[in-house]
Amino acid sequence: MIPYQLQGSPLVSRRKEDPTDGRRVPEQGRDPATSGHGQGLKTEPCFQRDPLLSSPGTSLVSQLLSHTVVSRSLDPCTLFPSSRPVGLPQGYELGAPPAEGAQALALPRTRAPAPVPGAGDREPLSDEHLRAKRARVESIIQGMSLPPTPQAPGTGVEGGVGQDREKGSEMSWEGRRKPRVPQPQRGAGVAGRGAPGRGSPHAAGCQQLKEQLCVLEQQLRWLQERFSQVCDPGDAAQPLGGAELAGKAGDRPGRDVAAAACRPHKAAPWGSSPGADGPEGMQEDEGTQEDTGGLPSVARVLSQALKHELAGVTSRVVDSVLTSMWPKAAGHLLQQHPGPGVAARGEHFPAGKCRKPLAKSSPVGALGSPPPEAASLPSGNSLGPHGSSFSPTAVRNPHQAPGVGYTLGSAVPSAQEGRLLGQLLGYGHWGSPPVPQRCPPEAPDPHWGAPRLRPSAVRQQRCPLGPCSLSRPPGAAACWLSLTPRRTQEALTPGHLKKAKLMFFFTRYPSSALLRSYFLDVQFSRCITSQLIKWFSNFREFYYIQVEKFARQALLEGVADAGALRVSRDSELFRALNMHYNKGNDFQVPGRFLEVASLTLREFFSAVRAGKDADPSWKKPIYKIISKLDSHIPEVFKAVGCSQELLRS
DNA sequence: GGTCAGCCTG
DNA sequence: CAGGCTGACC
Repeated sequence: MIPYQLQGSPLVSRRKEDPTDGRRVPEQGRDPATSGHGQGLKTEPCFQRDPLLSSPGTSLVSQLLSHTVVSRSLDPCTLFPSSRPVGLPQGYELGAPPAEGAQALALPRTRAPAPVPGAGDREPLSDEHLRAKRARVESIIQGMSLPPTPQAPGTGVEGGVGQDREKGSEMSWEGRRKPRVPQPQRGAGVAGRGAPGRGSPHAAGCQQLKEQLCVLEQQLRWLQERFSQVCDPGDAAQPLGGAELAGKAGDRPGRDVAAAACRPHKAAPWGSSPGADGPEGMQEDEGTQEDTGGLPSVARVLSQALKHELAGVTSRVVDSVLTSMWPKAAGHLLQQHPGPGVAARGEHFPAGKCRKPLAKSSPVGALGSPPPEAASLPSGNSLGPHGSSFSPTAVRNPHQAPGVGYTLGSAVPSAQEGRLLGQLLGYGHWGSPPVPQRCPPEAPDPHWGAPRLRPSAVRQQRCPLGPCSLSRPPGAAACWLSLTPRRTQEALTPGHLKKAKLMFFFTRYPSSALLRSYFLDVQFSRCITSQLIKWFSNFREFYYIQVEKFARQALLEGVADAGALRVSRDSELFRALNMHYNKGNDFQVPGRFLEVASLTLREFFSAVRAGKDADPSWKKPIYKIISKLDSHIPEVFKAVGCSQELLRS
C-alpha cells in the first residue's frame, strides 16, 4: 500500500470552513448522564450496599407492628398485668439494663395514645384497646432494646444494639456504612475484647465473634427469663398466638441472620436456638417455651424481637471484626489475589501486564524512563490469546524503588490499598478511604516527592479550565492547597494516558462516567474529566484521519468494492493505529476493534467515493455510526495500579 | 452560561 | 498532545 498523501484531503484543505463538521455527532452514543453540564461530575455512582451488612434497617418495633397479627397477639396488659414498670436488675453482669431501661419500660403508661374509652374496659380486641396495647408493647419493646447507657466496661455490644436501634428506623445503608470504615479503636473496643492472640487475624476474629455472641446469648437468656417471670401464666391463652404469629413474624428480614448467628448456641436453655430454622423454627420455639410456663405468643414475639436485635448486633460485631482486621487481610489479598477482573486479563495483556494492582505499585518513579528490561518485556512475544497474563512470578523491576515518584510517597500504596478495598467492598469511588492520600501525616518533601514526568506529562497537569482546587470539598481545602504543588494523585500520568489509549480499542466515545469508573486511582475533577475527554477526542481525531487517509488511498488504488476493504492485523492502517495507541505492541488488540476500523474504513471509502466529502459535515453520519460501536471495556482496566503497570511496558 | 465535540494550530 | 476556537446543546 502506498501511503496516502494528505494533499488535497478535505481535512487539510478545508479549515474553518465547516464549523459544523461532525458537531455533536456522537451524542446518541454518549451516556446521557454525562452529556452536557457535567452531570457525571456531580453524581457519584457505584454506591453499593454492603453485602456483609445484612442487618435490616427497619426497627423491630415497626416490623412487629407491621404485622397486624403480631400486634393483635401482643397484649401489654397481659405482659404487665400489674401496670407497674418492670425494672431490670442492676446487677446484670454485662452492664445491666439500668434505670434508664426501667424508665423506658414505664413509658407505655404515659405514652399510650388513645385512652381506651371507658377506662377499665377490658373488652378484648376492641380497636382502641388494641391500639393502646400496641403502643404499650411498642414502648416496652423499645425499652427492652434500649442501650444501657452506663455501659459496663467492655460491653460494646449493647452500644451496638443501641446504635442500631436509634438508626434503624430511618437509616439506610449509608448510616450503617460508617462503621465499616476501618476504626482501629472501635474495633479494639468492640471486637478486640477477646485479647486476640498472635494467631491469624481470622482466628482471632472468630474468637471475638464467639465471645460476643455468647454475651448476646446470655442477654437474651436473661431477658427471656425475665419475661417468663413477669408474664401471668393465667393469661397465657391468647387466641391468636401460635401458628399464625409464627407464620407472620417468621418472615421478617433478619431472621435468617439471627438464626445463623444463634445456631452455635442451640443448647440455650431458654428455648431452641432463637430462630431455629425456617418457619418451622417457630413451632419449635413454641414447644420449648412450655418449659418456661410463659406466654407462648408473647414469648415468641419477644423472641423474634430479640432475634432481630441480635441480628443487628451480630452484623455490627462481624462488621467491627472485619473492619478491624480487613486492612491486613486486604494486604494479603493484594499479594495473593490479582484483584478484580484478573480473569479477564489473559485475553489482552501478555504475561506480566497490569498485574499486582496495588500494594507495591509503584510509583511512577520510572516515569518516562522505563528501564530497559521493562521496555523489552512484552514486545509482542507473548500475545497468547488466552494465556494467563497474571504472572505472580514475574520479575519486578529492581530500579523501581518503592515510594519514589508518586508525590505522596509512602502514602500512595495505602491509598491504593484503600481503593482496592473499596472495590472489594463494593464501595465504589467515594467509598474508599478518601483522605490519606491527600493528607498524609508526614508530607513528603516536595522535591523528592515530585513526580518525574516528562515535559508533556507536566503540561498535562495544567488545568486549562482554571484551578482544579475549586472543586475540592471545603474541608480539605487547607490540606489540598498545601499539597497542590506536589499532588499527583489528582493528575493524570503517562500511565493513565497509555491506559486511555488502550481503552480506545474498546470505546471511542467514553462517557465521563465510564472514565470515572475505569480510572479509579484518579481523583476526578472537572479538570481531569476534561483532560480525559480531550484525550479521547484526540484519539478519535487521529483515528478518523488515519482511516480517511487509507480510504482515500484505497479509492486511488482503484478499489471498487467497499466490502473488500478490511482492516487486518497486517494492514498498514492497523499498524498505524497500533503504533499510536499500542506503541509497545504489548496489548492484544481486540478483534472487535478491527471490525470497527473496517467499518469505519468502508464508510469513509463509500462516502468519498460518493462525493459526499463535498458536504462540510459529511463525516457526521460516519461519526454517528462509529459512536454506536463502542464495546465493553474489560474489567481489568479498572484494576488499580494498571496505569502504573502499563508504564513499564 | 456551562459543557462538550470537533477543528485547527503549534 | 494541549490549547484556542466555534458551534451545538441544555
